[in-house]
Amino acid sequence: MLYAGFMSTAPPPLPRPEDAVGQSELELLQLDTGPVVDEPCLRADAARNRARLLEAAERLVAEHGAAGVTMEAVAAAACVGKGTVFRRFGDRTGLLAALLDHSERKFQAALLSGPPPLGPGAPPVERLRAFGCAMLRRSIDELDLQLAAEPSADRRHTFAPRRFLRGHLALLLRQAVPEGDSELLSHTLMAYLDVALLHHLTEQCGMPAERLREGWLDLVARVTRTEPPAA
Amino acid sequence: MLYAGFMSTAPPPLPRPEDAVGQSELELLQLDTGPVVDEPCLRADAARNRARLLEAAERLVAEHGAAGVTMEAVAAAACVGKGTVFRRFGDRTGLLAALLDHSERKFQAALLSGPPPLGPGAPPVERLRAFGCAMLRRSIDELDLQLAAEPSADRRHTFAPRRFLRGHLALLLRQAVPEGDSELLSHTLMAYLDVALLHHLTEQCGMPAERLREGWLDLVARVTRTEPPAA
DNA sequence: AAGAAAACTGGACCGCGGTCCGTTTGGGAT
DNA sequence: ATCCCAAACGGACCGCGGTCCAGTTTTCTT
Repeated sequence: MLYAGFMSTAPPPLPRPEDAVGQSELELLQLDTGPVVDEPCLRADAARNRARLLEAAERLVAEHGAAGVTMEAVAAAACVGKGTVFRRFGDRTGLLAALLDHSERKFQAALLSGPPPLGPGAPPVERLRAFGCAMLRRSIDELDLQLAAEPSADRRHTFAPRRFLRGHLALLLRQAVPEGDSELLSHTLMAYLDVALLHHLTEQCGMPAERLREGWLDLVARVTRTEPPAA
Repeated sequence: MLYAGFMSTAPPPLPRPEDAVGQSELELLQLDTGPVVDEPCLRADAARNRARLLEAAERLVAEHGAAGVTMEAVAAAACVGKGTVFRRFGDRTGLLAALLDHSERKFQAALLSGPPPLGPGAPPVERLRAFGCAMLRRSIDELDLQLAAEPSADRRHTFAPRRFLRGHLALLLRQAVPEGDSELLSHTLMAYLDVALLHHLTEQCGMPAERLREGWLDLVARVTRTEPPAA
């Protein structure tokens, strides 16, 4: 089984929404190549409708914000039946995730094969620092969409992109903190970068991004028991 | 204004759901006395209905789990109109929170005036350790209810009980880590105790509670830059 | 005791996420 | 060109959370 499914029940004739930004199970090996690559020959009409839907969704986001993206509205705007939207994207968060797919893919690529310190080549602690700063930047950029794309509480942690990022953190932590429980620590670090938390701190508390950045560097220093970089 | 409201719009004649497990704004001063104390004279029929509703909800939880607690079902089981449920509890999470209110209140009392190390009297680092262990125990006990009672992503961090607990952590951290950003660090520590995360780790990953406990002790040690207690 | 204001009630109503299933269509096989 | 069926379609349908408001009940005032 190549994909981790997003849906609770996946009846055979519904092979699974292809575009649910699935990740290969290889993600833990850092060989994840992303979802679309293996999207195996979508039927012509299906591909057409998929494009229509994404375009319509994008327009709706631009016009009414992420909250305005109702499944019905997207379907109507794309001149497509509601069932089609669900068949293609599984559920609302799947659709939103597909909208964020491009950015996600770029980010993953930067981690796996981009220039250091984000990509390989730099010492792990430095990569940890860079990771957080990049995540902060990206999340704050796309706050509303990211927030709306957050899956329900019980699926949040099995959500493929998140699993990938957390796995990456765990990898770096294994190198930087060999004596620690890198699984648990990776969850802790991920939580600092949680979209809902960022939203709360920036929008509701008015906290400046710079403070969040410093907080991250400090947290990494404490967790790895190193000294923070010179300010 | 004594209470932090839970609802987006609170028309004057709807004074606000009293039982939304509201917390006084004094919470940051550690003087929070909880919601029911000041519940100012509920009308006789309203009190009767409130009791009926809570009892019905409790029964439904016992019978069908937290997922079975639909607002309509509770209303029907209590022989009460749907509108009444919403007037009283604001929304679904308000109702669930009311169910957890007793436990919550007990926990807060233990923090404010219970015996050390959970209550005052022990050194801050020890209190931090005890706090996490107690939270872990409680959250794992009531996992399904706590999970269902989790508010939507954009309200999670303004949710009163959580604010109180986080404030408490921040207080301890200010003492234990005077040079750090105790606000941000408190968010980090709270995140480790997040119900959804705990659910994922215990139920979905099968992680034993003991490991979570050790993870907490280790995290506290790193964050406070102290040595973990002897195992 | 009576009347008026305030608080409460309940169920009709709405919108949205998600499912179902009868119908249509694309595209490989013959 | 024809046939065939898996794949895709689409919209009726469902359940639930949440709102609204006309009508009822309680409590306060005099």
